[in-house]
Amino acid sequence: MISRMALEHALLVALCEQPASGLELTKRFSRSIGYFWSATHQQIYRVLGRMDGDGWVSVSEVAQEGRPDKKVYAVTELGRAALADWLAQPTETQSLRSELALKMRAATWGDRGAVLDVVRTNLADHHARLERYEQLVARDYPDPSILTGLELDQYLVLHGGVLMERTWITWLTEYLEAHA
Amino acid sequence: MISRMALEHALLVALCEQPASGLELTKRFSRSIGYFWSATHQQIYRVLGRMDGDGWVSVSEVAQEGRPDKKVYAVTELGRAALADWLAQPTETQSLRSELALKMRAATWGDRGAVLDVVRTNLADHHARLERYEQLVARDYPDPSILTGLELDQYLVLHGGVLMERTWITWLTEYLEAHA
DNA sequence: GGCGGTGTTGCAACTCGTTGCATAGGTCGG
DNA sequence: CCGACCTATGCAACGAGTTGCAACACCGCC
Repeated sequence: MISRMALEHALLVALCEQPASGLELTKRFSRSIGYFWSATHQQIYRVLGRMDGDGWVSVSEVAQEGRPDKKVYAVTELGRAALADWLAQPTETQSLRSELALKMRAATWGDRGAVLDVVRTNLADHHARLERYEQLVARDYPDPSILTGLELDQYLVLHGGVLMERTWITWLTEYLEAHA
Repeated sequence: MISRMALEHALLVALCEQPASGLELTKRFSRSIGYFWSATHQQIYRVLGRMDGDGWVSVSEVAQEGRPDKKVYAVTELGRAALADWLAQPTETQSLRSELALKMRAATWGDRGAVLDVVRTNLADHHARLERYEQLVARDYPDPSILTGLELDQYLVLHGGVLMERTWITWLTEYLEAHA
């Protein structure tokens, strides 16, 4: 088994960048890190519990004003070692696994107009994402050439998201034009 | 639930194009359809059994020379209806879910050289895939402008794979150059 | 005739992630 | 104070995919 249990590692990365509670992690996963790794709060809570059991993170209860207490998790030395170990292991190149591509290929066997509608909806979605990513780049990384270390990596990954969204837009637009 | 149980539908698509046995489907899924939807033979057999139970496919035992018998599956009218129904339903745009992107972002917390090696390995893999896809395009769809129907869809999806691989190559190359 | 290799099918256990629901503390408006 | 709503955490059941293993048939080789 080369690469399972990746959510653990995604959480380690997030907690290395900034210790947080389960809910804060959930919110962060629906933003920056979530752009290439999503997770629900239930899954996050479960995995945090397991990571605590494994000694990868330490927990501290934090009282808050006007809200319930929260548990803030921080990465331990053991967790950092696990992360470093995982980073050095190979990652298999995964295939696309795209339901939309499947539908595009299958359109002959159903209502093509309906499939085109599905494609249009997805295209609009990718346009929205691209715009969001580009705004983030403009706001947080106005001059990429000066970046180093963590910030550089964050920028490069975000930029990869931009490239991917542009490709989706190109692809889906071609499909729609071919069936116009 | 909008879009689960997609392997059923991937199999329906494959069987619409050509009836086949479990093993033939497995091979096909490691080729053309597998470029954007992968599955192991165990999963395929299990799902075929379920689809048979649901009346989506019919089975016929076929004797072979020099080999064990095989069960050839074909899509029934009920299966075609299920496929058409699924085609018309919306498909959520999924996020990337890329382990490699996670490692690129996390390189600060481990051995950067090791991460760069992982990236290089993946880059070589994407180069190989791109070459394979382009060979397929050149061999099977030398003149895309004349295609229609099923063949056009097949070409467009394969071409999308080409676009995706090129994007990965661009992305990973940028990452490596930024850390050169 | 036994032995290994390949084709073909399949079961069982496990992991991962989602969905639905539950609990408990707190704020705010009527 | 009651109800609606938000924050924060969590359980249980399920769906889906992977991994490991196994059974059986048929081939060719020694």
